[in-house]
Amino acid sequence: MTKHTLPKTYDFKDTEERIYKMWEEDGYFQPINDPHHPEHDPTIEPYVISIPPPNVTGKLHLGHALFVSMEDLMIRYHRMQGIPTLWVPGSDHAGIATQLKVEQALRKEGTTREEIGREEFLERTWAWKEEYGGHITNQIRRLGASCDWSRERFTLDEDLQRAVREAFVTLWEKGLIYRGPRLINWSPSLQTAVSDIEVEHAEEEGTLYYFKYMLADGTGEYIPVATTRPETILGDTAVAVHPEDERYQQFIGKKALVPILGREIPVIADEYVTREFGTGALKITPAHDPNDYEIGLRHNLEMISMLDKSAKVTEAGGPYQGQDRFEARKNLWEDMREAGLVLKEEAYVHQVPRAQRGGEIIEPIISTQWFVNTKPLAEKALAAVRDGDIEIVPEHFKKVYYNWMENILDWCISRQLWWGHRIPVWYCDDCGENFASREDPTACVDCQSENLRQDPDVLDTWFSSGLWPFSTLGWPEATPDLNYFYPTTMMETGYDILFFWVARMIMMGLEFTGEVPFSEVYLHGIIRDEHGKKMSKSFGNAIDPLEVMDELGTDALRFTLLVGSTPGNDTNLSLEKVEANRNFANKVWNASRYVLSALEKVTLGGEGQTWEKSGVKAKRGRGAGGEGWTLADSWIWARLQNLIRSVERLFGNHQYGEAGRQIYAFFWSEFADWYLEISKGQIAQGGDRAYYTVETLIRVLDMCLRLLHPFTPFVTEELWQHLRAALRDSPYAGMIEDWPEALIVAPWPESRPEEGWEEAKVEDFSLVQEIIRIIRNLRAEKNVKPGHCIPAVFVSREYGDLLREQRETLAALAHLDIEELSFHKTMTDKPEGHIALVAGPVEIYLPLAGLVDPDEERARLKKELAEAEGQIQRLEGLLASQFAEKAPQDVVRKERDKLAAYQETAQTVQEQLAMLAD
RNA sequence: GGGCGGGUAGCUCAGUUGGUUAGAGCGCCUCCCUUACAAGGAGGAGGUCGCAAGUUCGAGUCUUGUCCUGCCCA
Repeated sequence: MTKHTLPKTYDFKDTEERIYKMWEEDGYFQPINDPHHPEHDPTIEPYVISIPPPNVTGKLHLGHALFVSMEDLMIRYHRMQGIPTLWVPGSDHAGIATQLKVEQALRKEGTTREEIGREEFLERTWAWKEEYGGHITNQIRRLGASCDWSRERFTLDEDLQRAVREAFVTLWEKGLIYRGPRLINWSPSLQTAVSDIEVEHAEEEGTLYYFKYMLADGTGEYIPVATTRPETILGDTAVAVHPEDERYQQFIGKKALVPILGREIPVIADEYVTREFGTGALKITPAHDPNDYEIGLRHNLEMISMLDKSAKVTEAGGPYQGQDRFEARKNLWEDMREAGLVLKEEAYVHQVPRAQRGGEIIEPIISTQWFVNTKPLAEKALAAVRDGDIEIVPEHFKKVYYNWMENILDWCISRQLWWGHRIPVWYCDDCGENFASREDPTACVDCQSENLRQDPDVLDTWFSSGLWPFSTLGWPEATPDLNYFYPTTMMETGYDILFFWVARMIMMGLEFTGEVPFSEVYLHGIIRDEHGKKMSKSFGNAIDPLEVMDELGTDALRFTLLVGSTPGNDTNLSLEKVEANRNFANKVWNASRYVLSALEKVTLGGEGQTWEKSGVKAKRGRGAGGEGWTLADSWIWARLQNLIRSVERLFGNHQYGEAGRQIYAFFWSEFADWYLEISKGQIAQGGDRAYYTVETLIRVLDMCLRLLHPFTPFVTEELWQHLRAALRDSPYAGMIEDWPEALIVAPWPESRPEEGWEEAKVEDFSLVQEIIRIIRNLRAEKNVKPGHCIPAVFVSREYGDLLREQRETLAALAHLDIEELSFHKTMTDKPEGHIALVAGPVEIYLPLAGLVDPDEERARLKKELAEAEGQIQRLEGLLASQFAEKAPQDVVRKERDKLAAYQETAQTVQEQLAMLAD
């Protein structure tokens, strides 16, 4: 055992916590060029993300895991570029969710919030927050999130409360906040209003009830009406028909009688009515249906609230008063049946409004609430995206955004909850004045009375979330953080909260700071199960990220989420995928182990003993295509540089998943599968060749670890630390002179233009790969044991020298006997008793004829010939067409080269067939 | 009803300036515990890129139509 030996498999359990602690304690999560520092340079542009604050009640789910992975990748990438980088963490007080948790606890104790009172309830909730609030943030740490915890915020922190007050009062002063009775969405069980976007409409099986609306004139005539909610008949204040509907025109202007109650209501005409639907006549309940509400306003109809805040029938419902909405539906319908008013019932699929939280059926009722007049805010928010001040990725969400902003409705911001930002409005009991105030007032602004009551409601949680990008930085104070880090750079979040949150942050940011809150919006999709089903506890297909991290490691989960997602699209996740990426982490681990052991070998050779002899060192050119570099060296270097360029371009386009896939492919299929294997032979040669080979291994590995670090931070940091430590004690110590202490701040690989030699080297190496592949292929087909090294004859006019140079590589990777290789420019007499293979311009003869029967061989060659001839035909056709004139020259040249190669192959194969026939 | 996605290998998905032989992972078949890795290695089978037109020398990629499917809004 030597000192830098690693265990055989990557043990993430032993690594993650230790590495995270190191990062955090050494201060890497805090931005460089901190504005509180005396040497701060305000001209350097920082990269800033505000975390989408998770609910303080939350337990980590895959949605969190995705956004944390994504944002951490963005942050790490920019940090490695040397940019001052700030990721502000925090959590959201989540009014409804948190209040429900505490109420649940109270219920267990046999009490309720009403019993203990508002003050004690809030104390209890704070206590609950103190105890459990850290859970979610600790779980976010486990994901490797490199956010600056010293700047952590909570939406109910004192300074954020100040921000909310400032925002509210500012809107108040601008006349953009009003209070009044409106039809709003009411949650009967939560006993609070919710906003329009917190209501989801789903198609559900229901019944369409047909009944008679008797006319009041006693003629016995009636208008047939259909409804899905018969109980609301109790609140009907009109019957509407289409003005041009011949069936009902005669009734317009007459009175109808509300069933059972006998109230007289008008028959009105409104174009909103669809003649084809139901009976073509509509009952109007303005106080309990949004469309009816609009009609009610148009026709000045009476608004009768027939359901109270518990969704029980009010006194307006006469005999049904006190009954629950569904109970009343049943009873009223029965009574109507007895009264002969029922026509029929039909099964019917209709839209049912349900609370986004809890799934309860929402009841539209008339209630006095606070609203924000959003139109003026939306105009600026629209312009910001239209003018390109904010970019949205993927782009098609711009349209969704425009569509919503253009049709925006006023925002109901009051909630009848206790946990949250209390509305800063006070009512004077003496003079009746009401006013908003930044500070808690002691006296009425008008009459100086001290009999003040604060409005009991709190604000919608999204109101405070809308301020998040600037409130977390100190707004409304002009703090150093706000001055330097605002506007932020990137808002990364799920498309499902584009309206809830992103849109509101833009509106509020523009309104309060005069600037866009961020310049880019990156929207990710939803995580679904492996077959695209939404994950849910009740369905049993939910994957718990904490369990996944326990079993397969954080890096594996992160890599899976990052590589499996494309912007704006949903991601299907399965444990199999995570497993595959756990394997990748292990691959990186083992390849690194190999590099370390190679380093060890060279080092152990003793100084001066191994690599200063042959003089290659002095000759090794600076360009990787030059002297002193083997073909494999040049090839892997060219491929690496190509990868770096590609990753750079993809990151620039937010194609993080594709970038990850490319790094994965390079690392596994090129570096590990080919270069590592070839390096074994090169190292075995000793001397300078060994020295430089190990140097190349180190450089490529180092670059790969850097490229991978934003994806899989733990395993890469751990390996890099080992690599760095090993290099320090080695003849390569000079290489690490400019390496920092930790990978997390190591410079991002710089992408450089090609130097001109790359294409030729890559082509040559591809030929070597192709030759090795066909030999391996034949060996596998003929069941030649891997340990059995066989002789080989290579014939190629053009590539003879190249192949001779590559003899070690060919021998090692194709399991050939290096003592028994021969290379020829031409060969008139084909060797007897050999199987012939063709790789473009190269013929290979292997002495395996004894293993096969000539018929099989003939069949194989014929197949090969047919394939080549097919291609020749295709290419000849192509090149004879207009393609040759109209396509770009280099594209045409490529095709010509291909044709030549196939012709060569075909000819060689034909010769071989002819021989077989002898 | 309006808007926006998706339909590519058995499964889950990549494929961003259109370049002519469409990729990956998993699964499947054959062989191999070779001194970085069996969480591995070598080889293999498997796709007329939903369908139909069009633009183009050239279409998985652009246009139009059409079918299926998901989501958002009303």
